[in-house]
Order: sequence, then structure tokens, then C-alpha cells
Amino acid sequence: MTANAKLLDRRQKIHLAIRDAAIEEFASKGLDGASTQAIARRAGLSKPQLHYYISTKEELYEKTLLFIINEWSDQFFLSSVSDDPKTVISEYIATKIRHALAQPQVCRLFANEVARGAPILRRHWSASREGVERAAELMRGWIEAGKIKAVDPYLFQMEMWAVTQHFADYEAQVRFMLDLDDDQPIDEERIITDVTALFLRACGLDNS
Amino acid sequence: MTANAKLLDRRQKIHLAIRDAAIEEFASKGLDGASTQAIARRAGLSKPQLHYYISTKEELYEKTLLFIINEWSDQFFLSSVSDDPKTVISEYIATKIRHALAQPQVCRLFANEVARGAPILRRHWSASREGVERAAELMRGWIEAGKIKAVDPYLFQMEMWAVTQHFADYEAQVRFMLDLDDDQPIDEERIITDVTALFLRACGLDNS
Amino acid sequence: MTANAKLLDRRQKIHLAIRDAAIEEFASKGLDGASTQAIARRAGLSKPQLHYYISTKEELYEKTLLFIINEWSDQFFLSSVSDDPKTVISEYIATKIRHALAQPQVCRLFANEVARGAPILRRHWSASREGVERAAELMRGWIEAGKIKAVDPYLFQMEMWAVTQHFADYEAQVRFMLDLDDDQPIDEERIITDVTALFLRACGLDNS
Amino acid sequence: MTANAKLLDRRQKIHLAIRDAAIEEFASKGLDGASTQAIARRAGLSKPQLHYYISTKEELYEKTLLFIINEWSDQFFLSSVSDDPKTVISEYIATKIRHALAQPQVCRLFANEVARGAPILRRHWSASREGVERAAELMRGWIEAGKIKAVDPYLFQMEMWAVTQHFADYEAQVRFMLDLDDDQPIDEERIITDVTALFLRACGLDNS
DNA sequence: GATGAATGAGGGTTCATTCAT
DNA sequence: TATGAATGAACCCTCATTCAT
Repeated sequence: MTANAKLLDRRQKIHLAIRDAAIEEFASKGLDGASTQAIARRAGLSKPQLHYYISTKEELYEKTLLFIINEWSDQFFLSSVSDDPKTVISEYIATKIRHALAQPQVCRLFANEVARGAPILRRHWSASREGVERAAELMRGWIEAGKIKAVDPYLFQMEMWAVTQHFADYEAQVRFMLDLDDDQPIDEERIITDVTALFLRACGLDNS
Repeated sequence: MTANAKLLDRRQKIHLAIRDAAIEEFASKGLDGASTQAIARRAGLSKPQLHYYISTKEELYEKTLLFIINEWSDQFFLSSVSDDPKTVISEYIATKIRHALAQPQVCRLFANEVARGAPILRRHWSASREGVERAAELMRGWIEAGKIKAVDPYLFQMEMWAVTQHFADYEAQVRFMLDLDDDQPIDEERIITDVTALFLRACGLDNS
Repeated sequence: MTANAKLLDRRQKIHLAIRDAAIEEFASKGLDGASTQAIARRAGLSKPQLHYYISTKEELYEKTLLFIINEWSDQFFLSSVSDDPKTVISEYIATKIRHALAQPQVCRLFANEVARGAPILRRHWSASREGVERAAELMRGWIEAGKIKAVDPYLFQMEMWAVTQHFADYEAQVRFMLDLDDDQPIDEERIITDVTALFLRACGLDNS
Repeated sequence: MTANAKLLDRRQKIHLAIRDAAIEEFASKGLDGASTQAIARRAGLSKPQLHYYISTKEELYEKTLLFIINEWSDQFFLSSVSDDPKTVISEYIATKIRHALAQPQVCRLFANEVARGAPILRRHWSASREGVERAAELMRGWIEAGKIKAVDPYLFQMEMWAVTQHFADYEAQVRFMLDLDDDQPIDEERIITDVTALFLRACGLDNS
């Protein structure tokens, strides 16, 4: 490994640490509530040192936001890898819940931005229009083919999003409802099974 | 009306204005991000004047939070006014969605607190235990009586909460999904109908 | 004296102290070099306290600048109180030199702004156009009437300005040239006499 | 050219670039207002790279100041190359004005230092004493010989300095007075002619 | 020589809160 | 009551400088 590569590696590590710290802070406190102090400390840096790597808090926020939606975008919509609605819906839900439980802060950061009215995010929303429409089209095809019941494709997408996202955004409440302490694991499979069944039944795909 | 009564009236008006301002600010910025400056301005007060009515920002936050969950608590759980699950579920969903669309800030303030890990709220959660269990018991009764399919009573409550709450917490995203501008009204009835149908089908109550 | 008047008085005193401090600091360090810290200290305030009275450093700079040119503007141009050029010129020079020696910081603040390219000042220069032209017209009248020699009215104004201003802007050098310590007084009358004679001779008004 | 010579050449170029950058920055912002960042950028260097060539900002300031007064010192005083006062004075003025118009930043840097009270410069002023006195002596000779009117030799020197320097220090105001845009050239000859005539008349040397 | 990184101090400004009046 | 003023902490960020490499 060359000296140059080592350098890049080091730099990247710091940038990763900053990103993680930013996600954590922004997720729980929001843009205004988060302090660069806390982000720096969490990333193991001094405040001026942090500013060696980033320019402003706002920019860091935007970059963090864009990073997560980019990483995450493949899970935003129903995919058309399969022709079978049951498979497609089940996979969407499983993937989304797994992500919600594995990276709740990422989900909450997104939720926080949307709750604020999405001032930053909406500048990048046009890119998602197509995904929404493609998923809607897919569902309309299933409905016309009599594969699923006649549901509103847009609302159905939103409802799946709402429920799967809930396990991240409302993790504390989920724990309360399920009577779990903060350190006890959430039963992922139980949730996936239940939520999947809910939505399959809701569109007439479950014969239980 | 006596002078004393007038005074109390005036005081109460100010307290109401402060509460409204606090809900608005805390909902969009969180506890840390909100400033007493902004709350005071929104309530039509000066900053020192605000501190005449409240003691600290934290306390105002807690009081506001407790107020809304108190006002709101009757909608938190399935009520047992009727014996008919279809009626009970439909009414829960309709009420909850109407509230979400009418007072999204209240919902978002709650969401924000939970997303932070509910540090304040959890001190008052024990009071909700009973409501959760009563609703679970209610559902178990329906299941045993063969009135609804065998769903997980706890998860089912959470799922209904998640979907109904979504229309407040993710209002901006809902508008994007439904292609609505910020000033266009959201079609309440369409949503209530759709979500109700979803959950009724999900527990075998819909014969459509 | 009413309580209200007292308050206004107190406030005004602080504002005056801030203005004086600002003149002093901005004059010797410029806009960028001056620190609100130093201005606050000089005005007998803490830094946050200073911000109770002013909003930003830039605004304070601009206000200070505008204040001094406003106070000072009556000395900027040749006045036409008399018909006699000798009187007019003599009085302009005497007044201007007295001001330069009495309030060198005010002069230097102005000089500093102009040396920077007058980014703020030039937004308010249009108001001075008339004064310049009126003075030029006055001199042209004298020339046509054969009262003074044919000098360039614009350059003559600038030359008088340059020399009189010099005793403020270059006070330290003046002291060096005249071999004066920092605490020794500058002989105002000697300078006024000499400079007046210079310019009167220069336009043919001195018969010495 | 040897490798060593090349090296020295390169180094010198960088030092020249730094000096130019320093003059520019210090002239418009002063010692405190100037940033090493800006100086480095203007010189095409990084900040640490700049510190490879200089030690501190203060030292750079002092060196720059000393350099310009050294380069410039031959123009500071009336020279005695000729016996004829008219020639000597005319040449002083022409040279000084040409310099002011060609290198206004150099002049302004000097002016700024003097306006601050010349804390650095005064440590090197003793060297100028002689020049001042020699010029004064020269003028006294002319006066005694009846070649010029009886003017104060010290004030006369200062007045010539003031007027010639003005075209650099107050360039922005000069442009305003002459109604010139920032990109229009200033008419050098017009100024030299006028100022020269002024001072010649002022000491009885102009028969116009 | 030159670059990335680090640091401690200080920049301007706003914060929540308190205290006079 | 409610306002002007004050304060100390903290805000985000840039400074000049140094030190590895």
C-alpha cells in the first residue's frame, strides 16, 4: 500500500466517522438542535478539526441527507424483479423492516427532515417521481390482471412505508408496546411476518 | 365579571398563546432546536415576559407534551363503546386520521419526542400500560369469538397507529406522493376510506 | 425628569459610548481589523451586551460612517456665505484644520474607508455631487470676475482637502516632522496660517 | 545557470509574489484585518507553505513596510541634484505623483501604518531625520538667496507630501471628484501640471 | 520543499435566563 | 406587570501557527 493510498484511507475513515456522527446527532436533534461540538466529539475530533473536513453545518446536513437517500433509494419503491406480487410485496416489507431495525437513526434523520417540511429534500424529490409512478404502474398491472384486489396504488405504497418505517421512527414506543427494555432485541422475524401478512391480506393475497 | 376573573381570563389567554407557540416550535425544531425567542415572538410576547409565565424551556416542553397526550389520550387506544369490531376499528381510524390532518404539529411534536428516545415521555408511560392492555384484551375477545382473524393485538395496534400517524408526521411526503402543493387540501375522506378498508380486510372484516 | 426620560438618557449615553468606541477602533484598525471585543471593552460593555444595542459589526460600521459624514458635511465644501474668495477659502481651511486636529480619528475613519475603495461610502456619494459642483461653480465665478487666478476648481478643492486632512491622517508623521512628542500639542495657529497663505498665494490672493 | 542559481531564482520569485500579495492585503485591510490565508492565496501558496517562507504575520508586515520605504526613500525628500528650486520642486512633485498613481497600494500601506500611529515605522524614523533636515536646509538656502518666498520649510515639505500622496490614498475620492469610473485612467499630466503650478506659485516661482 | 492535519485562541453572534425597575 | 438591561455559556466558524510526513 502506497503512502498516498494510506492517506486516502485515513481521510476516508475520518469522513466516515463524521458521517456517522452527523447521522446520529441530526437524527435525534434535528438540524437546528444538533451542535457541531457534539458531532465533532462523537467523531473523535476537535471542533476546528471538524471544520477542516467540512465547511458548514448546513452543508454537512445536506450531504448526509443526500448520502442516505442515495444509499437507501433502492428500497424506496416496489421493485419489479419478480412478476409475482406476493414476492414483490413480501420482499419490500422484509427489506424495509430489516433496514428500519438495523439503522433506525438513518430512518429518523429522514423522518425529521420530512417533519420539518422537507426544505432540503424537496429540492431533490423530482428524482423520485419516476419510482413512485413505476411502482404505481406495476400495481395497476396486477389489479387489471386480477392478481390483487383493487387498492389505491399511491396510498398502498404510503401505507407500507408508514408501517415499516414506524419500527425505526417510533422505536421507543415499539419497545414500550412490546414491553422491551432498551437493551433487549426486537424480534425482527415476528414483525416481518406480521406486517407482511397484514399487507398481503389487505390486497387479497393471503389465504390464511 | 369581576376584575379578578378578568385577570384570570387574560392570563389564560396568554398561556394558551404560549402553548400554541410552543407546539409549533417544538414540533418543527425539537426541544434543542427551538428557541424561546421564537416561541415568545410567536406568542406575541417579549422574551423576559415569556419567562414571567414559564420557568424554563425544558419545563415548557414537558408541560406542552403532557398537555397534548392528555388531550389526545382518548384517541390512543381502541375504545370499547361498541361491541362491534368493525365499528370500533373504523371509528378509531377515522378519528385518528382526522386528528392527524387537523393538528399535524401536535402529532409531530409527539413523534419528535419518541424519535429522541422519549426521555420525558417514558416517565409518564406507565399510565398508558392499561390502555394498551385493555385494547389487547378487547381484540383477544374478538378473536376468540371468531369475529376477526387471529392478529397480534399489540402489533395490530401499532400498525394502525403507524398508518394514521403517517399523514401528520410525513405530511410533506404525502403531498409529494399525491402530487399536491402545500396549499392544496388533502382529501381526508379518500384516506379514511382507504385506510379503514385496509385494516378491515387485514382482520377479515371486509367482504369486498 | 421623568423615569422615561432618564431611561432614554441612559440609553443615549451608551449609544454615544459605543459610537465613540467604534470611531476609535475602526479608525485605527479598519472594518476587518476592528474587533467587537475591543469596541465593547472601550465602551465599557460586555460583548453580548454590545449586541443588545447593535446588530452587527458591519451595520455599526456603516452607521458610524454615515454619522460622521453627516455631522461633518458642512465642512466638506467651500461655503458661499461670503462673496469674498479670500474669506471663503480662509475659513474653509481654518475650519477643516481645526477639525482635523480636534478629531483626527473621525478623519482617519473616513480616510480608511476611502483607502479601501469606499465600498460603503460610494453608495451615499451621489448626495455630495451637488456640493462639489456648487463649489466649482463658485470658483469659476471668481475666476471669470478676475478675483482669483485660473485654477482647476476640482483639483483645487482636492488640494485643499488633501493638505488640511493630512494633519489628521498623518498626525504621527506630522509630529515627527515637527519634532513633537505624542503628548505635545500641535501648534494649530501656525499650521492654519501657513496653509492658508499657501492656498491664497496659489490663487493669487496673497500680496505678501 | 547552475542548479543552485535556479533554486535561488525560484525562491526569489516566491518571495516577490509574497511581497506583492502582502502589500495588496495590508494596504486595503491593515495589519489586523489582513489574513495570511488571503496573502497566501494571492501569492499562489498554501497557508503552511507561506509559513515556510515567512515566520509571522507581524514580521511579514514589518519587512514589507521596511522594503517599501527603502525602495521609496529617494522620493521622500527634495533632492539637491540641481541648484534650481523650480527644477527641484517640479521634479519632486512629478516623481511623487507618478509613483502615487502607479503604486497606490504602496502609498496606502504607508498611510495605514502612519494612521495607526506608526508603531512599527517610528522605530526606523531616526534614519529619516537627516533627510528632512537636509531638505529644510536646502530651502532655507533658497530663501536666504531670495530665490523663493519665505515659507516654512517643514510645513512646505509636508504640504507637498500631502497633496501628492492624496492621489493614492484617496484614489476612490479622486475618481468621484473627477467623475471617473474605476476602470477609466486618471489624467496624470493634468494633475502634475496643476499641482506643480500650485506649489511654484505658493513659493513665488510661477510667473503665470 | 510542500502537503495534510492539528490546535488553541479568538472571531462575531445568539442563547436561556435573571434582575432591576 | 412588563420592560430594558445584563450575563455567562454556548453557538458556528476562522484565525495564525505548528508539526508530522
